[in-house]
Amino acid sequence: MSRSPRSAAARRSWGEDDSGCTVLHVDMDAFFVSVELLDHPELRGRPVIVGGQRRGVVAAASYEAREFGVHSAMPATRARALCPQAVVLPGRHDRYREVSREVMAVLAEVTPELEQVSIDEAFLDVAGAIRRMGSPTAIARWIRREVRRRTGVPASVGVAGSKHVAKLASTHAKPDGLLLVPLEATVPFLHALPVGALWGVGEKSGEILDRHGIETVEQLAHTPLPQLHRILGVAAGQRLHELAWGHDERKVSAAHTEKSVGTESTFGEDITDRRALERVLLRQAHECAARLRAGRVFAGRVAIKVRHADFTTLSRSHTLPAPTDLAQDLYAAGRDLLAGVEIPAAGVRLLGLRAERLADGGVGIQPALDEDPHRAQAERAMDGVRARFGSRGVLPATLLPTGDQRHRRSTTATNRGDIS
DNA sequence: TCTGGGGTCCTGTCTCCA
DNA sequence: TCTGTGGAGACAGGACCC
Repeated sequence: MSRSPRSAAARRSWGEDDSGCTVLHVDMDAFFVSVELLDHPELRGRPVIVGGQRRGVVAAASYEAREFGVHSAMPATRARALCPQAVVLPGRHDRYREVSREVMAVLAEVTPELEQVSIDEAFLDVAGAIRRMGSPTAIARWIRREVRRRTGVPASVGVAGSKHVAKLASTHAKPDGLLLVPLEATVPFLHALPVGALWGVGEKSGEILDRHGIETVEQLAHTPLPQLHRILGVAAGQRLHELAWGHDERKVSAAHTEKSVGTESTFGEDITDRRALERVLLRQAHECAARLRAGRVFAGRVAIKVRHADFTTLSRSHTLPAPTDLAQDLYAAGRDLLAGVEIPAAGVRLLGLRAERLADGGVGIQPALDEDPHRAQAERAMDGVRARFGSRGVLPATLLPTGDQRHRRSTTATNRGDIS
């Protein structure tokens, strides 16, 4: 679901020589919408938007909806104003994950050198598969055919000599296409793009570069490095300059270690009651702790994020005296951090909790001296109950809904199934 | 227009300590 | 004992990605 700007000039054949182009980037087209169309074929040809409930933003838009100017990350109200006739679906992430697993299973048949980047995209290094399956372009065609045949969703593939260029190639292959960027075409291809296409140039850096008259990758490539350092900082300036000349040494890596886990909630209405915020933190602490234990890792730091009604966002973090995978520890640290934050009269619209500095549970982890073994046992027992009965199978007493909340939740759940 | 959720990385500032 | 300095680590915030 790339949001990078595209260039019409880059959507052309750049040559047929795929020797040395062993990096493939597979990107599913409007993935959430494609999955919804599998289950709701009657919606084909109509503008469809996934996500964008109440305060939300658009998670995916069909190409018919995009013709009205709707795109992902757009506020829901804006999307509905642009395309009032669109079918808006709430999003079913379990279903998307299921189709994603099927797609990744197809890719895994090509090579174990497979790096899943997100739910709908992955890099492959096919150097080891060429003798068995043919040239990189032939492998890309096989992937597109097999993904479509076995899952029913379309995939675009970029073929290049590096991850960065392969990613840009798949973006320009959409929808439902394949684009090869031969090694000798790498620099001309990159230099045909707007600077915003580069990985790492978003809204802010795009504005800064624009103010300095740098609008294209080619202009950035010819900007003296010391000037880029001044404009963007040393690290970003260096990285973008290298990418602009096609230098990207990152390898496709199947191994991935998480550095943090967290969760955040935007409320339907802004909250002014500190006790209510603490209850949210407690639920989030249990969610994070369960994920830590599932991944067999311990957190060394806890951070909270508070967004005010006026969108002012602040964060607070605290290094724990000892690493933990227990909700009570995460909650205690989060609650202390929240205690140091003033709750504005207009209220808080978002609260988040994140467990950071994750370390392997096997080595060097000392339980806190005051750790209560019964507490740890109780939380691990909760994991077992959740595994059998779902995430709401067991909750701390303070999180049990009142009669009124139970009613509201069931009402919301019913509405969630509607198609508006 | 009015802005989700999960995550990573970088930078600037402050404090502590040698 | 006081002062200056530089490195390391903690923390806060921002930008970016999908």
